[in-house]
Amino acid sequence: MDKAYSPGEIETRIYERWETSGAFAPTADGQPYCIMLPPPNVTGTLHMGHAFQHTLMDTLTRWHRMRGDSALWQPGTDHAGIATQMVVERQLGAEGKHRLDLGREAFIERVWKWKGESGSTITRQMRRLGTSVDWSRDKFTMDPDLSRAVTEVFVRLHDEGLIYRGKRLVNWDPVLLTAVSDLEVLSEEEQGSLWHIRYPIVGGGGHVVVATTRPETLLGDTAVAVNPDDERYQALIGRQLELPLTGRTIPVIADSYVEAAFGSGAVKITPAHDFNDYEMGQRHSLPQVNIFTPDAKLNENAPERFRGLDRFVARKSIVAELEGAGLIEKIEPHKLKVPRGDRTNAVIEPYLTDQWYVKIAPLAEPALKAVEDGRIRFVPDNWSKTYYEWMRNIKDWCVSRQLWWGHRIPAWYDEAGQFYVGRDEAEVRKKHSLAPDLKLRQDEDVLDTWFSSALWPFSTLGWPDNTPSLNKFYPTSVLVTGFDIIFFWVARMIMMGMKFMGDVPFKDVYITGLIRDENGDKMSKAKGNIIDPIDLIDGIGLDALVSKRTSGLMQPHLKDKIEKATRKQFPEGIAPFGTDALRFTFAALAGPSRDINFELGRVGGYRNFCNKLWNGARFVLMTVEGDAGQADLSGAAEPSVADRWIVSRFAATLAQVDSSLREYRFDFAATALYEFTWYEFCDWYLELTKPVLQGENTTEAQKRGTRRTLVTVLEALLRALHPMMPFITEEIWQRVRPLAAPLLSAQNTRANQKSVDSVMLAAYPAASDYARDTDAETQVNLLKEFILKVRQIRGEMNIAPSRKIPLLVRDADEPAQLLIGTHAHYLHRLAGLESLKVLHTGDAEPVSASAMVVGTTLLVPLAGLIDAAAEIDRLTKVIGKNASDIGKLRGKLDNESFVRNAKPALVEADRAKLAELLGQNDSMGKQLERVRRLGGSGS
RNA sequence: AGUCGCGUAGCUCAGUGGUAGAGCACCUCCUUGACAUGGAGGUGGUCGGUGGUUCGAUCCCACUCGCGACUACCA
Repeated sequence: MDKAYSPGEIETRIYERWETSGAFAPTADGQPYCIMLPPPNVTGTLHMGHAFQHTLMDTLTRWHRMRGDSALWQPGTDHAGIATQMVVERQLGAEGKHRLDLGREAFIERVWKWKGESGSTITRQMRRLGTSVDWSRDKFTMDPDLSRAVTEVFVRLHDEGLIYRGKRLVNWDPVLLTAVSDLEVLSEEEQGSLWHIRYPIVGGGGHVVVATTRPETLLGDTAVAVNPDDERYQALIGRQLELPLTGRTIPVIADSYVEAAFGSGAVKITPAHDFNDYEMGQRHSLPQVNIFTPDAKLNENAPERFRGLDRFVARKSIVAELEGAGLIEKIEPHKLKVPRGDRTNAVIEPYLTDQWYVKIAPLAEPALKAVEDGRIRFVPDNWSKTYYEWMRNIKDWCVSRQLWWGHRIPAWYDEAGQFYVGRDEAEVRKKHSLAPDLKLRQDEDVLDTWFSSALWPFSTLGWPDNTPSLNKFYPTSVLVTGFDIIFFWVARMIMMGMKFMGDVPFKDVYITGLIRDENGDKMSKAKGNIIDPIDLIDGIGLDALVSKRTSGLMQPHLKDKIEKATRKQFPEGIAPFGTDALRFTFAALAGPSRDINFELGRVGGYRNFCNKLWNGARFVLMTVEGDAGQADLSGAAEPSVADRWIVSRFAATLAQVDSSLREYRFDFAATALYEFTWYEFCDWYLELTKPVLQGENTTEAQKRGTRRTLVTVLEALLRALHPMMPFITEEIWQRVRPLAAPLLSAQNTRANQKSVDSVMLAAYPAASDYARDTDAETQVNLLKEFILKVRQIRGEMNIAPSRKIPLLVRDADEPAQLLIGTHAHYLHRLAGLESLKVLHTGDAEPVSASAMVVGTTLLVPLAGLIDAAAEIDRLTKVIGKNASDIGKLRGKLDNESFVRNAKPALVEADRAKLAELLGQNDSMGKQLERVRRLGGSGS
C-alpha cells in the first residue's frame, strides 16, 4: 500500500466494477426498501445540493442493502419543460433563429437532440459520486411508459370532474408567453411609485382621487371602489366618473374589501388585470376589459395612440398625458411586491386566458390526512406544519402551459370549439361517437412539468400496469429532498399517490438543509460562489476555477468582483479531496439545521480522515501479513484486555450508528464512526497492540489474539464505514478480506459467502455481533487515565517524547494495583517510561511532578527533568480548578432542597466527587509544599 | 400580516433540566519503523438580553433585541 491514500484512479475503477457486476440492482429476497431519486433536470449539471442529497440517499441505500434488504434506488431525469425549452431557445437565439421559425415539430426534435447530447452529463457526474442507483431502471419523464401514465391520470381526473377548463385570470409570463402556476411566481419587494390620479365626477362636483401603482391599467378600469362605511364617499356611491384618456365612464361602487385608511380610500378596479379586482368584478358583475396583448403590449381596447406600446413605455406616456391634463394629484415613492417569473424574471401579468385546472380540494383532503395521522412522517417534524399551512389554503392548480416541450394535453377540439378528453384521438372519437370525417385538432398546450413529477413514485414502477415492481416497492420507504420543493413536488406526489394508488407514496419525508457557501449565502451563478462538487473530488486550478465562475454570466459587469473574490478565497485553487472525503463531509453536515454553510476546510479534514483510515489499515496489514502470514491467525488465540476493549467499543459505535441512521441523523452516525476510527481504533488500540506484538514476553497465542482482533475489527469497520465512504472502504476491504474471511463468526455468514466479492454486498455489522465488555472498558479507561496524566506532565514540562522517564506510584488503590500488576507493559510503551515503581509506606519519596488518578498519586521525579517553578504553576492551577469545583459541589450539597429533590444517584455521585477532590487537593497541597521547598533551596 | 427557524469558543456548527462539545484556526513540543493529510500537550465561551418556573435553566415558559426563510397581501 502507498504511504498516502490517493483516491484518483481508484474510484472510477471501482465504480465500473460495481456497475458492470449488477451490484446496484435490488436482490430478489429481503424486505423491500425503496428510494425515489428526485429526478434532476435532464440537461442539467450536478450541483452541491444534488451531491449532498445523493450522498444521503446513497448512504441509506447502501446501508439497507448491506442489512439484507432488497434495496432499490430508482434513478431518472425530468424533462423540465420550461427550463429545457429556454435553454434550447437561447441556443437558437445565438444562431439568430426563433422557435417559431422552426415550427413545433422541428423545435421538439431539436430539444430531443439537445437532450441526447447533454442528458448524460448529470448521470456521469452521479457515477463519480458513487451513487448506487439501479441504472437498468433509469427513467425519463417523457419516456413512452411515463407519458402513458400522465395521459391516464389526466383522463381519469377529467372524467371524474377533477380537471376542468376555464377562462380565468392566470399568472402570465409575457416573455415565455405561457401561464405559470402560483408557485412559479416570486414576489420581491421593489421600489416603485404610488400615483394619485384624479377621476372627474360626471356632472361636475370635482373629482375622486385614486391611488395606483400601475397607472397604465387605468385603461382597463371598469369601476372605482370605496369602502361602504367611508363617510367621505357616501354621496358618490352609484355615481359615474370619467375615466381619463378613454372617454368612458365608470361607476363608483362600494365594497368592504377597500380599506379607507390606505391611499385615498378609493381604488380603481381593473378586473382583467388584477386578482383582487377580478374577484370584486365578479361580485359586482363588472365588465372585464383586457388591454394587453400576450406579450404585454397595449391592444385594440386601448386608445389608438397607445396601441402596440409595451406596458412600461405606455405607463410613461399615460402619466405624461395625465400630468398634462392636470389629473395627477401627486406621486409618492412606494415599496411594493413585484411578481416575477421564476425562470424569466419578467414581471408577471395577471391575464385572462383559457387554461386547464386541477380541482385540488378533493385531492388535498386525503393527502392532508395522511400526514396528520402519521402515515407519512416529516423529518424534522416541524416541516409538517409548513405542509399543513400550504395544504389547508391550497388553490386550484393551473396545469396547462403554452409551451412546446412537454406532455401534450390529451384533449381534442372540433371546429366549433367543443373539446373531448381521451387517451388518444381514436378513443375520443369512439367515446363520443364522433363522425369519422369530423375534423379534430389536439390541444396545443402541454402540462406543467410537475404534473408528471407528481406521478414519479408509481409511474417509474410501471403504473398504470400492476407490475411486480409496483407491488413490491410502493409505498416507497423515504423521500429525501429539500424544503424548497415541498409544495411543488412533495405535496403533489402525496395527493396523486393517495388518489391513484390509494396509499401514501412514501413513509418518511426527510427534508435536508440547503447547502450555502461558507458565508451563508445561497450558491448561485450570479453571486459567483458556485462550487462544482466534481472540482472538490478532482481538484481544480485557480485559473480554471475563475474562468468557470465568470464565463456565461448574465450580468457581465460582475466578472471582476467575482474573479477577485475567487482568487482571494482560493489562492491555490481547490485541492483534490476525493469522493469519500466529500461524501463524509456531507454526511457530517447533515444535522437538523435548515441551512448548511459549506466550508472547504471540513473537506480537508475528512480527506485527512481517509488518509488516517488508510494508514491504520496499512499498519494492520503490515503487522498481520508481514511477520506472521495468514495461516498463523487460525491457531489458539488469547485476546488481550485491549482486544476485548476495542471490540466492546465497536459494539457501542455500531449501536450509535444504527440509532442515528434510523433517525436520519447522518451527522451523529458520521461522528460516531469518525471518533471510533480515529480516537479509539487508531490512537489507542493500534498503539496498545504494539506492546503485545513487539513485546518479548508475549506468547504466540497472545499475539495471535491481537492480530485476529486487528484484522476482524478493521474488516468490520470497513463495512460499517462503507455506506458513507464507499470507495476507500472497498479498496482496503479487498486486501483485508482474504485475511479476515476465515475468522468471521457465524453471524457474519453473509459477509463470508464466497460469492460476495464486494464490500457493498457484504453484511452490515450489527452491534449484537460484538460483545460489550465492561470489565475491559473499565480497565482500559483507567489505563488511559494513567497514560494521559503522565503525558500531561510530559507535555506541560516539555519533556521530549524520546526521553524515557521514571514513574513512581503512591497510594495505589485496588484497581490501580491491578493495573500496574498486569498492564505495566502498556504503561511503559504509551507513557514513555524508563521505570515503574510502586512506593510502599516508608519508602523515600523524591521531590516530583505529580498528578492524581482518583486517589492514586503518580510521581515523576524532578531531578534533571523538570523545572520546579513550572511544576509549582501547574500544581497551583490544578488545585485552583479543583477548589472551584469543590466550592460548587459544596454549595449544592449544602442546599437541603437539592439533597431532598435531586435524584439520589446524582447526590451520591456529587458526594463521591467532592470527597475525591478534597482528597486530591489535600495530597496535592502537600506535594506543592515539597516542590516549593526544593524550589527554594535547589534552583 | 401569518407560519417556521436561527442567535453556543476566532470561524462553521452539534448538544443536554444537574459543574459546556466537535471540526477548522491558534500556541508549545516532536520528522518515535501506520500516518507531518501525522503525534503529544495546551489556550479559548458570563451558551443574544431581561424576567419567570425549578433545589438547579444554555436547555422549559413569557417578554425583548438581532437575523433568516416561507406563505399571503393594501390598490
